[in-house]
Amino acid sequence: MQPVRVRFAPSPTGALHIGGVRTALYNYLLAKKTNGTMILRIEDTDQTRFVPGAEEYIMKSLEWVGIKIDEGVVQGGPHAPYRQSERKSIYKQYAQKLIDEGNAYYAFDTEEELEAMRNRLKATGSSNQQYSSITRMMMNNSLTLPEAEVKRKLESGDAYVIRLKVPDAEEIALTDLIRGEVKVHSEQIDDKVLMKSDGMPTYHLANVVDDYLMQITHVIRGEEWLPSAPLHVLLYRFLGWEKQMPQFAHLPLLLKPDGNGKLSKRDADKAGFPLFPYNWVDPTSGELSKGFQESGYLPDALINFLAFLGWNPGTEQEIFSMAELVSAFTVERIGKAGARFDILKAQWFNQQYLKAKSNDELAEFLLASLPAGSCTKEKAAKICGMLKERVTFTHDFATQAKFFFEAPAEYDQQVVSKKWNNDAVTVLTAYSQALASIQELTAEAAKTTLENVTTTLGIGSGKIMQALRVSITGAGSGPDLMIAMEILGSTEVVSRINRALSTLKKV
RNA sequence: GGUCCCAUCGUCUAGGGGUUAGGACAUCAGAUUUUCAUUCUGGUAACACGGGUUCGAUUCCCGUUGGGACUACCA
Repeated sequence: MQPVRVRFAPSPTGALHIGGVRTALYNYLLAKKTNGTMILRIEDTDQTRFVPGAEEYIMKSLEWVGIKIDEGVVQGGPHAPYRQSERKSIYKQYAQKLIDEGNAYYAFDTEEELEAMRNRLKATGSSNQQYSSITRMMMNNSLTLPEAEVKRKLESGDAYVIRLKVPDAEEIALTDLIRGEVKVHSEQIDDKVLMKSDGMPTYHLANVVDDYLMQITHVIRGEEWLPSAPLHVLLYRFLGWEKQMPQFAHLPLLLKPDGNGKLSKRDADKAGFPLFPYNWVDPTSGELSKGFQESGYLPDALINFLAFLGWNPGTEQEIFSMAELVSAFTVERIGKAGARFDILKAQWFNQQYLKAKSNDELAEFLLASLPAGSCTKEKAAKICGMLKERVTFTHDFATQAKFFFEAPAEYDQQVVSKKWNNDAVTVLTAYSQALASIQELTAEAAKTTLENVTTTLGIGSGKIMQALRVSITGAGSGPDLMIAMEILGSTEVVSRINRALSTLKKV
């Protein structure tokens, strides 16, 4: 396949939604697969929705998940600038060309007039309340107003927009790589605003112009754009760029985990899972959106999970590195139906990726949660090695390793009431004495010593294991106790057992 | 309401005119284990419905139903 030029074109209006990450991922995979170019274009033509920090957030997020940008705001490139607000002057000439050739017109209608028009149509029971080939002749625009009047308005600085003059009876067809041929009658397309009254283009004009100028070969975007794709085709045609028109691929949507509808932050909050790469605090509302990073997810696991939401390799392989995804990816294998977002599956991937990491890598997660210098890297690696089979999130190391760094402040009452009995006290008393004489406690020594004690006393070791565990860790469950004791060392183990014996004796 | 898109286990999906409809997550049971977890083994579980086409449809076509997206001077 020829090298493609694809773009991810987010709007900096807030945190980057996970669906956006998947869109970026599919673009990226196709780019890498074909040795092509991945472009990041910031679509900030709506100045009223600009949110400070959003653009940086988007770039940081893409970087975290491993999506590298070839051309963009910070990387630069042959088609700079890559921020649409900085390309403002470019769009005007194309709008002008459309006007000159009779494919667009000036419209002076106020918001109230537009509202009144819609209400009027609604009242008559019209199924279509759009600014269209029928309604445009009843409005204030350069099609209905005398030429002199239009000229006067333009010169006196009256507010105006430029609208596309959609042909009135024509079938517009486009080929979507995922859905095949899609046809829409031009009657259904309204006379979309191309240039807003503030002089900025709308998405429709800007994206077509930029995709053409930036020589984009494939437009891979969410399905929510499918209804306006015919409009874009029209624009390519009127601008004389039909031959250079990119190929379209409209991705299936990410759906709520239960019920129906597009996945939203509300659903994620309700179900208690993140929906954004990093935590994001909305600068105006102060509202927090939880991030995958802070929630303990690994970027590779997230990517693997996301890749499989709407795409599959057709084999039974489940675990894919980014490089493997690149070589396995094809647009043909993208599905058509929306995919429910199942966080449990994401957790499973995370667990798989965590387990596959080396103890040294894992140690970093534990060390990060500890005061500097409180634990050696070797010790942390050893602890993580023991813990890695029982961990789902990166922060699980810290919580599960807690007892290594602090003696239990309290004991699990359930375990105590069930397992703390005379046998346990007898064995633990003898065991602690036996351990006290051991200098270098190994897991092996801890085990044989315990066996010696229990056989001598004639008490099954199984009966007191829980009591031993609770005395050392405070909890009824956890990792291999003998190895844990080795890491803790005999002095600490003995002191913990003795402490438990003195505080729990009465129970 | 209108337009467009979509439809295989609870979820993500493979498959495709004749299959015991496959895998993964989740779930259930058993085994292993010093507990919990891991791991292993096994089980439950799906072609939305109705018409065609055909010797034969889950697969192809049409319709119904259901769901979704869009319907702004937002992207």
